[in-house]
Amino acid sequence: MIRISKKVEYALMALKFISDSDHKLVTAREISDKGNIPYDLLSKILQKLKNENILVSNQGMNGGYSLNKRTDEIPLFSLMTAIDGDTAIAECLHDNNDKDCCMTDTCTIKLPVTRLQKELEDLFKSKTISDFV
Amino acid sequence: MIRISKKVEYALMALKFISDSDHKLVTAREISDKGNIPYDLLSKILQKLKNENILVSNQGMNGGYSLNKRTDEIPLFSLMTAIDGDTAIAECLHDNNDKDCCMTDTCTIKLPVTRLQKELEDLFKSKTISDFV
DNA sequence: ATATATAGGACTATCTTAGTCCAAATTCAA
DNA sequence: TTGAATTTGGACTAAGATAGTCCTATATAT
Repeated sequence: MIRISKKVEYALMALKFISDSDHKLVTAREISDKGNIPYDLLSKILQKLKNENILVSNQGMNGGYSLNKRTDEIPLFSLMTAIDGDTAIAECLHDNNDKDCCMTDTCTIKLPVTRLQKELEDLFKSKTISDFV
Repeated sequence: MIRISKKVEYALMALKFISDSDHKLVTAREISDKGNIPYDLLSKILQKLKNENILVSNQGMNGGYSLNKRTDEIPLFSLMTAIDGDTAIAECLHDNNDKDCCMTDTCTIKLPVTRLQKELEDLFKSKTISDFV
């Protein structure tokens, strides 16, 4: 089953919310309340987006988050890797594959799966957050 | 993290193996041995492919599996749904969504996510097993 | 009969994802 | 300078999905 994680869904909802409150700082609490998103989980997600420079944050009272880029400058792919780490559609395609994959010799489908991986990546790179807000 | 399941990988390897042994029946045991695939797990997978009329099977001694269609007549999408069941990239897009999804009101991204889902499906439908053998 | 197959239910183990809890650190403002 | 509101971030738990195993039944060629 191929799916985007709930965290990415939450991230999209959060980015839409932030994008809609043009340039005013919004807090994790606000987004959580309005969007019915578990607060603690959302906090982690926003932190990751901040660490990837998708958001900027202000700590302390009256703090909050705001966008650091235009939504059309944020590829969906960046969001996904920011939140879920590097994506590989098949186990054998991970960076450290050669060590771990005991099937290096017998795996007959590596090449075409790699091609598919590339096409999926391209699809996710071609979408930006502006497609979701 | 978006990924195809190990079962689908195994299925692709099995189909390649069967396709390569042109028209001779091949047994689950053979495929398992040659491909380093857990026998019991593989058996289940082959059964599912048979139930979807992707393979035909002969029980009993000298039995085994063979292809029921040309590889270019089997979309990757069919394989995936045969093995992993219906795919929806986001939880809220499942068939029984309206009942279960408590966010029907607050979910702000359903439409664009649905569009993305469609595009992914189209991609998987456009690929056939012939791309993997 | 018996060995070799598929068929399939039930179970377990392992991994991933989702979610929670707690304790800082930061900042504004009274 | 205290306190409330906020982000930061580590550690943990719960729930669910995936992968894998075990066992028994059924079919069939020889």
